[in-house]
Amino acid sequence: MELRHLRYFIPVAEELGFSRAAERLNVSQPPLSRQIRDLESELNVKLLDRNRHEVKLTRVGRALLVRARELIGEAELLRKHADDMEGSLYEELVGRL
Amino acid sequence: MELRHLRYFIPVAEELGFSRAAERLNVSQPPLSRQIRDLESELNVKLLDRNRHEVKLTRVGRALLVRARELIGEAELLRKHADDMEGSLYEELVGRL
DNA sequence: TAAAAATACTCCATAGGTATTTTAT
DNA sequence: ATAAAATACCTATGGAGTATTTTTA
Repeated sequence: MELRHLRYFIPVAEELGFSRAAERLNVSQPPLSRQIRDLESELNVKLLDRNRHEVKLTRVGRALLVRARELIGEAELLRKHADDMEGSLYEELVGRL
Repeated sequence: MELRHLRYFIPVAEELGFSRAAERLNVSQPPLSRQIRDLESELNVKLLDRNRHEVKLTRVGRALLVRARELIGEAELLRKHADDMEGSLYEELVGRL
């Protein structure tokens, strides 16, 4: 599992549709579908119900959506944290580690 | 940034060495070095001091190590959560979403 | 020197694209 | 008939390996 899988899953879960989500993500629909399948098969759960022409979240899918958002949020915080420290970086140059 | 970058960074930060970390990760040293470089350049921070033949964590590196561990821990929890729900999955089959 | 990291390639797995088919309304 | 997902196939980016060089105690 990589962050990409979660970044892809979130729009699909929100739009309840691969085509709309693919548009939002600026990727094409087939690779997106595959990434979601890969995620499902790696976690060994069904995240989406593709049965009756509309896409629905399964119970597991709903639960994992929450977790996925948290994780992606944490990842963004990590990035931001790195940026913040970059500002006060002169100590590094002075050797004050 | 992908989880792989963090999974790779953690052993490097713990072992304070690319070769030892590569061994632990069962990858070879050059690709590992490259992934860490990629992470540094994407976050635009220096995580490691490779100056005097030993590898040292920078201040930013130490801070991000904590965050990286948290994130990887969260990712593992997400997996575990998926597994747990898989156990009580019969509701899905019954259609009780 | 002897160790570990960096460089320089090579290779290949897979992320991503295009075209088409299937499915369900 | 149409709209969206699945399937099939192709391409190409970049992850990973091997060999070698550089660096610095």
